[in-house]
Amino acid sequence: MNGKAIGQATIRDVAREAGASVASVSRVFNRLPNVRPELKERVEAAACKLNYVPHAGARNLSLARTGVIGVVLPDLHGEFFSEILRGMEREAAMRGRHLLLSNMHMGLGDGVEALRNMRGRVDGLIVMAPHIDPDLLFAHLPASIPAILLNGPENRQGRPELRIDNAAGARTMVEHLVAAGRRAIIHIAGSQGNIEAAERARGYREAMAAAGLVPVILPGNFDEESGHLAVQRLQMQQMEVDAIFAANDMMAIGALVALRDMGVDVPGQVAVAGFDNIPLARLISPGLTTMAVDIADLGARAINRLSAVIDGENVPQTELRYPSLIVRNSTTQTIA
Amino acid sequence: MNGKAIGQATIRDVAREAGASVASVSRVFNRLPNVRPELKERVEAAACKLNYVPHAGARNLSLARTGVIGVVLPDLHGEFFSEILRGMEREAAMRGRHLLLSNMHMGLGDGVEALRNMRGRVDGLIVMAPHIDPDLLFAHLPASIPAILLNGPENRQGRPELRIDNAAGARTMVEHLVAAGRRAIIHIAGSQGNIEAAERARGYREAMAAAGLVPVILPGNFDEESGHLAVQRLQMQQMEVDAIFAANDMMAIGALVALRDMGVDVPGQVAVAGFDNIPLARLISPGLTTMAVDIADLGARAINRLSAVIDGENVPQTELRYPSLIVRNSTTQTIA
DNA sequence: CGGTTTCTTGTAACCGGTTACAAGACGGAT
DNA sequence: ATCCGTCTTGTAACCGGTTACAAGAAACCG
Repeated sequence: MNGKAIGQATIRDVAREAGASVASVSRVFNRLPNVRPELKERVEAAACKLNYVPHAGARNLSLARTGVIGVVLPDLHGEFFSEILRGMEREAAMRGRHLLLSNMHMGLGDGVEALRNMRGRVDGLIVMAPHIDPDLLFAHLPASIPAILLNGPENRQGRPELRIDNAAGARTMVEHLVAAGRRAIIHIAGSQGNIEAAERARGYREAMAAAGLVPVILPGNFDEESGHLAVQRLQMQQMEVDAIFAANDMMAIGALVALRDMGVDVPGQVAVAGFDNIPLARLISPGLTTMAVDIADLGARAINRLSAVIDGENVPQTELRYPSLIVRNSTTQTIA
Repeated sequence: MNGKAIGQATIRDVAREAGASVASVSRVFNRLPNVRPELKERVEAAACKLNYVPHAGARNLSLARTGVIGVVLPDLHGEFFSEILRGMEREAAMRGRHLLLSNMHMGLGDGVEALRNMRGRVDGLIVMAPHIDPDLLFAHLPASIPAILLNGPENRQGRPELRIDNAAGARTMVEHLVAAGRRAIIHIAGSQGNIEAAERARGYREAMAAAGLVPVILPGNFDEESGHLAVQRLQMQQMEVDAIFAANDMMAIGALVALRDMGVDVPGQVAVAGFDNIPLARLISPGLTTMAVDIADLGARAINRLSAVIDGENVPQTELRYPSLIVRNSTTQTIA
């Protein structure tokens, strides 16, 4: 046992042990072809003996390339969060990249700071910040670091963006409800200031107007409880309702439970619809009609496009993904 | 406009622009006190003019510290995945650390390789690999990289581990059922070879023995269908049953649905209990009695302990978290 | 056998930060 | 004025890899 117990072996240690140069060791580890087999073996033996593992950080610095993609997400819950990460992770793994997580539970100032801190840590960023103006956010980000915007408002910095067409989805849902004979369709909105919530509300308003119906929007904040509360409010105000379209599934489920608790038949008396198609939507009873967004696919595409940008390819600035209507029992029984 | 449009400014550029040395610029950016205010201002002005952002990778290399924690998870779905990451992310953010994700959808060989690749990229690892022998996994990992094992079998490498006390949870549940007057309590086990499934079955057997009851264990594999099948098997064999304790909620729900389909009253004739407290458990009817694991807390503690290890503190090798009993309607009606 | 090509190998500079150490500037005490 | 201590500042080595370039060895040619 020689000394050097503390600290990992470096490439120079291996070179010394193998009686070779660092360049050769580097070549062996990078599988370059121009190394004599005999030397290669000696290097491998030395590396094995010293239990050498290359230091990724040092490699990244000299290559100016980390193989890491930074993912900046808002304070997400449940299925959406896990699915989008699943999609991203799978795609990233396929390309030999890793994901660096960074939640954005902060204001603009800290947010910008957090993004800048990513320099030298990641090759690119995927930013999802539905409550922050991307122009302000990107303005302070070095232009040299690739970034794509996920589900945000349009940006004027020329950054590529990938977005679900929330308004179109909401219109589709309203059309479905109208086709099912519903007229008094009320909307439970998502969080104030959230761009997706705003877009879904816009689609709802447009489709209601197109159908000659009067829109009614109750506030909500995307969680189950706010769906519950909205229904209680409806009851207190004795409003006429034959359909509830919540801006996401969790609120729809909250509404569903509230209606069940007060003995209202779904879909007999009131149809309920959500948005997102979380797995739970299929499992509860009645099954929840919703707009399905292939979230994992969205995540995978984000990685895909960012990789293209990182590799210097040209990508179109905006890509829209359309959600699709999933009809289940919560809206199926047509009113006479 | 001078040249240098390509590439970010480095600390040397800033030093030149400010007419100072790199050491001073470094001191300013690290908020060291011993810099004359006038010079500090000059450096800040220069940095601002060049739009300088420090390169984290370079900093990490020279500090031998990345501020990143690697999280290696199996191919998880839904709530468990998102909750554990939420807990980790919150705790990590509080400590100024980031999370590097790496899914473990691979065999042992690739797994070891993936872990070794983390050297120089992370300060430590949190590894959750319920299907892989941690001794084999850690044997090839440099001892110098801190790692803690999450919800795995015990390891003999002296690595710290953090685990849910599944056996204790199962005992608690059996005690609850016994206290409710149940005697013929059968257990539906989780997947073969899964350590958590084995531990829950062990707890069940121990508690049954302690109560002087005879244990009956049916095979299952954690999904809804296997709960269904287990109940059908019980019916075919005409076994006497007044309670079913499934190793997780999904199987309990499968059992619940099967019982309902065959007209058995729950909890009147048979009580049903699960494990995990998934969101669905609260929403179905009757509400499912289950053992709740605070998953986010588990994640936070993992980060916590790993941070302690990284900072060179001593931590106990094993820490257990106890799940808590959540009583709902599926077990509440006591038998006469 | 000299000259040219091809292949292997090593030296040293570089990536972009941090920091030990030395040197210079300044102030106070004698 | 001299000496000493304190504070500020700069130089250069270092973290652990990659790689341009040069040099040496081997092979091939006329």
